[in-house]
Amino acid sequence: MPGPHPKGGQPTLRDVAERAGVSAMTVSRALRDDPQVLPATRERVRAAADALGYRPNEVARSLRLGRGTGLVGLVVTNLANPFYSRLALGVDSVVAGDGLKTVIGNTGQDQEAERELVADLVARRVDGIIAVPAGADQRHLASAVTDGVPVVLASRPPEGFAADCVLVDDFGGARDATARLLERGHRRIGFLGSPPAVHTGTERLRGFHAALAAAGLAADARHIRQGQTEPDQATRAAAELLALAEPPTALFCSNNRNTIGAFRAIRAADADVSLAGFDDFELADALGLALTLVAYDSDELGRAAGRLLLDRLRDHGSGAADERAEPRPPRQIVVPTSLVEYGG
Amino acid sequence: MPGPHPKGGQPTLRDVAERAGVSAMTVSRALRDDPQVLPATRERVRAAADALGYRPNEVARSLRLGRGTGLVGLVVTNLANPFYSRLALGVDSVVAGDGLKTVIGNTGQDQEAERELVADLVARRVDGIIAVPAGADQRHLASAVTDGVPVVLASRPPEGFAADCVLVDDFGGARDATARLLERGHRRIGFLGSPPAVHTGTERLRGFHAALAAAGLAADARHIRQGQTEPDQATRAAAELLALAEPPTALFCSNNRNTIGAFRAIRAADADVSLAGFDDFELADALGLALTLVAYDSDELGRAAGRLLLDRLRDHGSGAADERAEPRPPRQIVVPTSLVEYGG
DNA sequence: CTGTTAGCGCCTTCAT
DNA sequence: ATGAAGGCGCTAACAG
Repeated sequence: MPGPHPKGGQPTLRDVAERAGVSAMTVSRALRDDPQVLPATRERVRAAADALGYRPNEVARSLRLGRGTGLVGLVVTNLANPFYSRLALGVDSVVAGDGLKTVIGNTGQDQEAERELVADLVARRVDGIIAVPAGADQRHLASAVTDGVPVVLASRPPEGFAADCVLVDDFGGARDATARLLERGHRRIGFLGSPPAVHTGTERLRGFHAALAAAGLAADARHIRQGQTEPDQATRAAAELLALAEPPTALFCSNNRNTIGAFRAIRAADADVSLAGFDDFELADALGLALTLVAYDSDELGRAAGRLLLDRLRDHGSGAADERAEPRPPRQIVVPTSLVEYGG
Repeated sequence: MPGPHPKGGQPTLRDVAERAGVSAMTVSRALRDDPQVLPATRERVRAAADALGYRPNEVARSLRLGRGTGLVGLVVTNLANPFYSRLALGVDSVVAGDGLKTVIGNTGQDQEAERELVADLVARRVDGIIAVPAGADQRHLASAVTDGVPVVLASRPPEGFAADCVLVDDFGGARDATARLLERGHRRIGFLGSPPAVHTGTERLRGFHAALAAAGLAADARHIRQGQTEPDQATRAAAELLALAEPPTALFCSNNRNTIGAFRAIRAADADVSLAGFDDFELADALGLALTLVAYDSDELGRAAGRLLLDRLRDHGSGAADERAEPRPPRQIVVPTSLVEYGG
């Protein structure tokens, strides 16, 4: 048990130095295994540090070294959504390998909150930011880049500035799932999706349309409902579609929230309607309903984003701070999707 | 668009001061709305700061002020578990109100990783730590407290040191759910739970035993399986119980991972076995199986933990750093549970 | 009202 | 192999 320290705070380099009978500098060197320190001295210093329970103050370290805090900012809209918590886990698992910690900021879809959050992360000197921006306006992210903080986007491409990003094959996945419904003979297919402002939502809608077009069909505008972000909204929207005079015989949902909502509507109406959706989710196999889902590795999305960021950070570190080396061009990684069939 | 800054880094107080034709001190004051600054000066400073895109360096600020970084460390074992992501959200929603950010550390059940993480958070001078420790050894948390970093435990009580904590009524919830099964006439009830080292697991097992004892029954040791942390492990364990010569007619599971695993086993065996479990979860109502769940507000768990921490931080702030005021005694909050029945 | 001095804890540079 | 000086960016405390 380390004894109490002078001022009630944590012990500093100087406290250790005093106890070991050396200068602060020697302690600093010894603790970082500087080979120039005499082994005997190093041991004495180590002993003193242990006795005091000394840990270098990372805040002071960051300030002195001038190179960030070893923190990665992660900006998401809703951590309660498994998609985002998976993403967070993926990011953390990769960056932790380089001794970085993840600071999670939850914005709750609020644009202004997101702006504030990003500014704050920059002010806190995070080493980099991984973001899933809520809206179309990404100027706050652009200015983070200008300020020298690398940004990686996940699941949405950068708008109006250059940045690495990791995307899901939204278009292809939606197209394939829709095509699967068409193969089964469906001709009136409804669409339930997130608000049009969300990139993934519009891409998935495009994929939906593309599949119909490829089959020589056009979507019926009355069968398209966008704007649902929570299952109960989706349930209502789906119920409305099912109540139409000519209801769709199948539904495609652009994310797990909508799929779950639609499932409940179908179950409640006891309707004979096929269901497909983007995003796999736990217990999808146990619903007693045939279900076609677009699956992808959401951990991998986070891991890939983490790797892109780490690469950028390495560039930052090695290359001179000046404009000596060309910045490497932005990279874009697309995570593939696959169709999964769950039995009914 | 802010112009580029002298050294390629972000602009500092001095850059702003130069541009505004005042001293660094005046900038510092003006930007913090110190009333002593002449309005005209303040405006000039603000304009200069805006032009440069200046943001105070929070790292330097923290070092100078000596009072933490405005970060709260959150230590959990598995963010992918909805329970923990909810908790995280609850914590964040509360501490964000005080301008604090949440740093999430995921330990993946690894004790050593947890030790390292906590030490690192302390070294980073987080203002406080909220933890769901993985194991029984909590000395690393105790020493964080010794180092002056308040710790709040969530879902497990402190062992061997004093700290605030928020608990779920593990004992009562498990007892009530088990009692419900007994009311329905079950006499051979199996138990599936997490490893015995986990506090919640043992408390819930105690509740299970208590309900049996209250009915004048004793548990059959062969019907108790602890150690499953993931659904597929639980599925295997449940399948083994169902295959016994005298299988249980009902199962009680100590968390959502085990409940989901048991559900699959029951479904696969098409067995006539009643199921109850701790933790509510999405789609529990859609499984086509009667299900009794112990529900509680996991967001609230996080919010309560956040509030306890904020209270401590306020004490820290107001009270002198010395031993002038008695530290307030540790508080313990118990979040109530309720039984939810899902239809079959 | 504004400026100067000093130092938070650490590490780079230059002595010794 | 070790120590002394200086400063990262900011702000309390004390001038003026």
